[in-house]
Amino acid sequence: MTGHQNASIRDVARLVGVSHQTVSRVLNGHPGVKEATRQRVLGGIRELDYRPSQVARALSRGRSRSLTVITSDTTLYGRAATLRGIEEAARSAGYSVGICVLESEQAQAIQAAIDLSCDPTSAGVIVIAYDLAGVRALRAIPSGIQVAAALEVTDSDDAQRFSSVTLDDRAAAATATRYLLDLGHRTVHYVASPTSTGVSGRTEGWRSALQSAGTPMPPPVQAGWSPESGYRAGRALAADAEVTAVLCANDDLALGVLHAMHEAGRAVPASVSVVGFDDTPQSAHFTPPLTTVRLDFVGLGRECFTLLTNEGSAIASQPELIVRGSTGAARR
Amino acid sequence: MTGHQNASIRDVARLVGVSHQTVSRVLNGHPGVKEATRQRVLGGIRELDYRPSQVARALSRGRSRSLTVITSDTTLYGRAATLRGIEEAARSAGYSVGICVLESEQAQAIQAAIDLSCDPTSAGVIVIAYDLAGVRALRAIPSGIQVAAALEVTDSDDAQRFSSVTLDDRAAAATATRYLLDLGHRTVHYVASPTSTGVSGRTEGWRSALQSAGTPMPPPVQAGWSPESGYRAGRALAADAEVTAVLCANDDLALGVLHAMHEAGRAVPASVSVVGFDDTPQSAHFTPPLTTVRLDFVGLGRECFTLLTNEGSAIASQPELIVRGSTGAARR
DNA sequence: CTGAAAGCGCTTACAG
DNA sequence: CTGAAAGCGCTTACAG
Repeated sequence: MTGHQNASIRDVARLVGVSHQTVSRVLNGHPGVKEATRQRVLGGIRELDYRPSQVARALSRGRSRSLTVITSDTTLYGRAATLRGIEEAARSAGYSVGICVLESEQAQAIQAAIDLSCDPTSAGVIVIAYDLAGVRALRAIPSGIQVAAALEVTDSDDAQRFSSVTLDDRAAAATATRYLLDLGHRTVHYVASPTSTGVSGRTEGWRSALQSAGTPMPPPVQAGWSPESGYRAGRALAADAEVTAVLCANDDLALGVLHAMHEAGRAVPASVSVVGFDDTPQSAHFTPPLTTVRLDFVGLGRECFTLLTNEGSAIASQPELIVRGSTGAARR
Repeated sequence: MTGHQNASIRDVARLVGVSHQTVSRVLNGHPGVKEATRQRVLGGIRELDYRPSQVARALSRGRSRSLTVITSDTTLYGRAATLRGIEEAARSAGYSVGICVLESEQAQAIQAAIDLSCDPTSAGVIVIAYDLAGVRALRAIPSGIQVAAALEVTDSDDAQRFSSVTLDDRAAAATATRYLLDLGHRTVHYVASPTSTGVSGRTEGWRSALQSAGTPMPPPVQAGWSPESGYRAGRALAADAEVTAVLCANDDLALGVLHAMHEAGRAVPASVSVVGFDDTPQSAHFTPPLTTVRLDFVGLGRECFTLLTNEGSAIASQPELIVRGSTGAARR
């Protein structure tokens, strides 16, 4: 049959000669429907190409199987990978996922995102709060809405107030820093990305490793998220002959630093060692291949879903230092 | 007020002493509500922290302001950027966007995605069909569902059957190829990504430029989408001393090729020239910075939204060759 | 095992 | 300018 409008549950009921609630029952796999009538109903569904209205279902049940994730720029690797984990877990549990991106950290943009995302019948919202915009959105979620968050750092107030997960990158940053120190570098410079709440596990880890090694602590170089911004930071670092080891808050930043070093004639790793964070699919193919910290964003995303819905289960794996060609012994 | 469940339109009506339809009217900005009562209603909404149920609204209107985009792996730049364009356009028009990713190109995965995405009351679906999975999903959309697609190539059957947009990268590939030829290269090798339907604008453009130059046409090297797969292709190419110019179907592939060339001691561009496609934010910071074709995926995404809803307007800008350091004159 | 009733929270004509 | 009625397409008790 073709040419008809969207069929409803009543249409198939009429066609098959049962009541619409019987159709509802077979749709929902309720027990206690005679096999014969079940088959007839299934036939009617197929014949009319019936598809249930999720909207009607959600309204009558009072809760829908759909959630929305609030995040900024999904073009950045960490967010994209987290989103991917959420989506995978959601899809396999039969949830649909909405996405709403935060264009800026201004109150107005935050509010607009909230209004678009926080439907009272939604299964909830997951906010990826790796940056200030995300944290502000998280704090602005109206009460009564289920919420789970992926946070940058584990010991913030937000971690107390909301159900949340975080990648423990503090230890990983400390490990990476110590690794560099053990290679004979006098100290390690740090290129930081913007922080969500003033504290960052990566920065803390770097700082504490330096501290416990009794090593001079250079001021972190504040950067953004992009290769471009890493490049700018890298130019400053390249000009300083004292700099022999650089830890970067993500691989994109590291790429920019690599570029700047190369341009300035500072060989990597012969003259400077560079370490990143994330282990993007690209990083193994940088020149030279990047030593970096692998972060399980996909696992983290899955965890978020579990946290929100209590369905499925997942634990993100621990951060891990991946040693490649961009790090080496300090020159004598 | 706090502690209450989600307030409904009737709750605020009761509180303010009007009928629920009056509340509905102010919610929807209908004219013909006395300013005084409008203010009272607004007050009630604020007091109860009322948020409208989109689900109820969609059910009664018969159509919701939400669409879903079907795509594979959003971790790849082209898809992520297209999604971003769609989301931006949608958000500013007050639509919410769902996302459903295609895990594989098998019928079962396609069907699952369709079932999750094609709600009869949805505003429609946008499918990003740059690959086979996408094209199959597009073709499987049930009739009666509004659909728009981002396609790989403009002259396919799908382009006839569905409202769709495409980036005209054929001309750009031809331009890039000619550019390389003009630099004195005897021919240009091509590293291809998987094609959605057997034809690809990029491949065609490359081929036609070679043809009209009367130049020998090497077989394209079939690769995937990832840097890793570009690296494998690059190793083969690097081993062939005849190869002096390589065009790659995307920047990730080009990164892998750069890596392989570097490893094999083939200097870029002194010994081989390499060109990519996409102009990702990373490509300007490769070693050397990559000559590539800039593709306006974000604009394309916006166009998709316009096509689907007839709201907003957008035209993607033309592909453009961006010349950077990875290309140079052929050796003599 | 199956049907008649009521309701989910809105919107859309229709009256007044 | 505002209210009473009906309906969107489902599900959830409640009868039988």
